[in-house]
Amino acid sequence: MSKLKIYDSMQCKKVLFEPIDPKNIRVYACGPTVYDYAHIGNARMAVVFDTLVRLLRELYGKVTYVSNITDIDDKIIERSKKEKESVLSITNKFFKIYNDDMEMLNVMKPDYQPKATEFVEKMISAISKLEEKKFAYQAEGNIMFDVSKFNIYGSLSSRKREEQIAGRRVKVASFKKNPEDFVLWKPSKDGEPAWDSPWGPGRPGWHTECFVMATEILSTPFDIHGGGLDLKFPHHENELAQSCCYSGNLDKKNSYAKYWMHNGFVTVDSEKMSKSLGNISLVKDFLKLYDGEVLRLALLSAHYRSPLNWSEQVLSQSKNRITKYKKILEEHKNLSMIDDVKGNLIVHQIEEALLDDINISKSLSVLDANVKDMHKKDETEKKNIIQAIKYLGKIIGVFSNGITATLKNEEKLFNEEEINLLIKKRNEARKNKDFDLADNIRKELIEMGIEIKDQSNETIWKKV
RNA sequence: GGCUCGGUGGCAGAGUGGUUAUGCAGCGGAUUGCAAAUCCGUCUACGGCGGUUCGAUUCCGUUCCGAGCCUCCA
Repeated sequence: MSKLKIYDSMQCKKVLFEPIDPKNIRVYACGPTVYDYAHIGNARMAVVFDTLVRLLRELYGKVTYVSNITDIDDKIIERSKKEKESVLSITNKFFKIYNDDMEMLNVMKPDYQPKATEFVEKMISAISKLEEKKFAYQAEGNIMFDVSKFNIYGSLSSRKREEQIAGRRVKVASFKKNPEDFVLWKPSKDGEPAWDSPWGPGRPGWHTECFVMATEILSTPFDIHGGGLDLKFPHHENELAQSCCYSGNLDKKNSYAKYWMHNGFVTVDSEKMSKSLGNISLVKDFLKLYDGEVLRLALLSAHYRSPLNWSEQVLSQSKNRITKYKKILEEHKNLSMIDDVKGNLIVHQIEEALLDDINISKSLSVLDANVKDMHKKDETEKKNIIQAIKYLGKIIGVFSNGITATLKNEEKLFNEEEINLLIKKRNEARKNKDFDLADNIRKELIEMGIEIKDQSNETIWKKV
């Protein structure tokens, strides 16, 4: 049995992960609202939880991973009005873009990717039940969740209601009994998407969808609930409140999800990447400049709970690493490998690091240390190293082949025949010790944007 | 005001009550027609102040600094 330790945001400490059902680990992570291009912050969440799921699959076999898509929301409606484009057309478009971008980052599709609009009926019945149980009240056509009925509200984000400054950033609606009350159902205005309900045509509040979809698809309690740190409060807190009240587990804060995990923010110049600051980087823009794997490794380069400062430097560092390991894999592709990982000490060390709350940096350093003097190793040791690279690569989703295609495509933009001819001429010159000519050809190639390297028996070239 | 999380060498980033993290960059050397790659060697560190201890970067206290949340957010 594995000894995975994860940091549980509810308990605020690292704890041993003990699955509810080891035969099927159930994970839910809050996905994006699809009204704009995926940004690096969206990508970090997707990559972090994809990596977690990959690790859990390695350890336990079956994992059911759910990550939702919010496709009905005020922000989408605003966007729709602004762009004069239907809500459906916007959400379809950005849903597809999100999945395409994530695929480029080697993010495996979740087992379920439910859309909020597919669960409106279920949400209505859940809200009705909350209303019946007196956890909700009506105010100006809205159905509000009554936070005062839930004593342990705030337990996830360790905050007391009375100590908060209400309306610190967002104005508190006047019809709320308590500032923390949140909307379960709101009436739609003319022209806005609406569903029939016992409270008239309207749409669900944001916090209801995740609780309903997680409950419907995974059933409660499930193992891990995740998302970005900014969802901890109020979104996850509100999900928890609804679930506990819905199921009647009023004091059982682990009756919804057994563990909670939150990834840290992506920052720019140490400030949170956010729309209001206008420092958002889009995944699609970086995919034009870097291999998806490079972006992925960059997103994993800091521990998942720490802030990740997004910079050219982190990208070039990741690029170096990707290139280095891909090269090693390429050079040793003829080694006959066995599948069994048992007895491979390097794999064992990597696993130890990953089991400690997914310490990817440490696991990579294990590889680095072994690769350093690889040429001195015998064949068995080399096999172990290659196996370890593949093992780690599989879990963190890098060093795979295929994505290098982007680089290859770039190379096709050049006239290969011409380059090869020049290289041939230069090598002849070198053979004849006509180094002036050889150097001139090198210069010529550099002017074309081509850098050449003489290796033992061939000259290779790449775009600068 | 409340609540979180941080502060490690030029940069990124782990970790540890005593002994090299690791990578990139730098420096010295080997190799090379040159260059690159590679290899060998090597320097730079734990925010401040107290305390516990034989010994603290690590534990405790305190202080300074930074980031985030307190109903838009991944």
